Amino acid sequence: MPTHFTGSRAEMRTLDTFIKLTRCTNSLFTRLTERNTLGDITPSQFAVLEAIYHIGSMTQGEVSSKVLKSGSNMTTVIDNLERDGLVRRERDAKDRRVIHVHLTEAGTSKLEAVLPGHIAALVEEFSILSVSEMEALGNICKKLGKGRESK
Amino acid sequence: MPTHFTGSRAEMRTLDTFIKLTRCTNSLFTRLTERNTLGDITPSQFAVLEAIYHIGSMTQGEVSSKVLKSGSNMTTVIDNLERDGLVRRERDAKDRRVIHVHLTEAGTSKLEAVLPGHIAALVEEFSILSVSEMEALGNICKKLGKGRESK
DNA sequence: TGATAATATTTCGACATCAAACTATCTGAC
DNA sequence: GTCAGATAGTTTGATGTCGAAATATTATCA
Repeated sequence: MPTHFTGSRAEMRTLDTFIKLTRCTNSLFTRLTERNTLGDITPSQFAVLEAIYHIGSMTQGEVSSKVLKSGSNMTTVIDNLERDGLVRRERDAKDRRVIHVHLTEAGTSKLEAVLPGHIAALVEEFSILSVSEMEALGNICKKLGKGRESK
Repeated sequence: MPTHFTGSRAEMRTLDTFIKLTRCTNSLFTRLTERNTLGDITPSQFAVLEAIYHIGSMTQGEVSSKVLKSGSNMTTVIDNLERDGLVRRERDAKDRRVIHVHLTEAGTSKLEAVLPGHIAALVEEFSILSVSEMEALGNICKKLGKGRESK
């Protein structure tokens, strides 16, 4: 199933693992998308709403780093959310460079309408794994995600 | 580190695992991008070149499904690759709906120039895991990627 | 104070991505 | 043979994504 690459044993092992990891997340996200649990908001929009919902109002820059997206990108995503009335921008009174992003009523209810189904879909997708497999996956991902130099 | 969500134990465990998986692949891909091992081609372009390089000339639709991207997307990616002379389109003589995509000389050398560094970067990133961890990760991902209904 | 550095966001250009509508071509049933 | 439906790609429109350069504002410090 992997590639037709021929290399050292370590290279083969790494490529094989990498491809399985990539395919796994790809098809997992595809299946989640197909379930359409998010309704008419996009995954990015969901991520932003969800972050603000759980953490509270944040600076636009804080939202970017929470959601692991670039700042320039966050501008457009929040533009669209604001256009749809789901969030509200507010200039900081003291430091007028920063913008605070708040959920509106509509944003809160939109998220609350969507969140349970999303979580249920996740639980269902992951139910193919045993508890110990989930723990192992979590631990290995944590290690791999952290990387070498992040001491 | 996960979210502030409060739910059943199964929900918490699932969310925690999901977030670790997502963060892991996110930061892994970010680090790979920062290494800039692909030079001036994009990840999508690399994926297409790599697929054709290893599997051989393919129909545009076959490339789409290999790379797990939509057909409409593949049109533009291959447009850009063709513009840069890395790939060549060729109508099928018998079935004129079909387009075969071939690597050009330039495409082959571009890929061969870039592939070793890419693999080396992968090996380095994954070297933080032990062999048995890589195997466990691969197996769990295979299971999770396959999903419930794909018997 | 006033020049310079730092920070937060926006703008711009290029690419990616998908769904839906469309074109061209082929196949099969009649 | 012809026409309906299937199939391969393309186009279009909306969103997302990044990096680099621009803008606006605030902080620093000589």
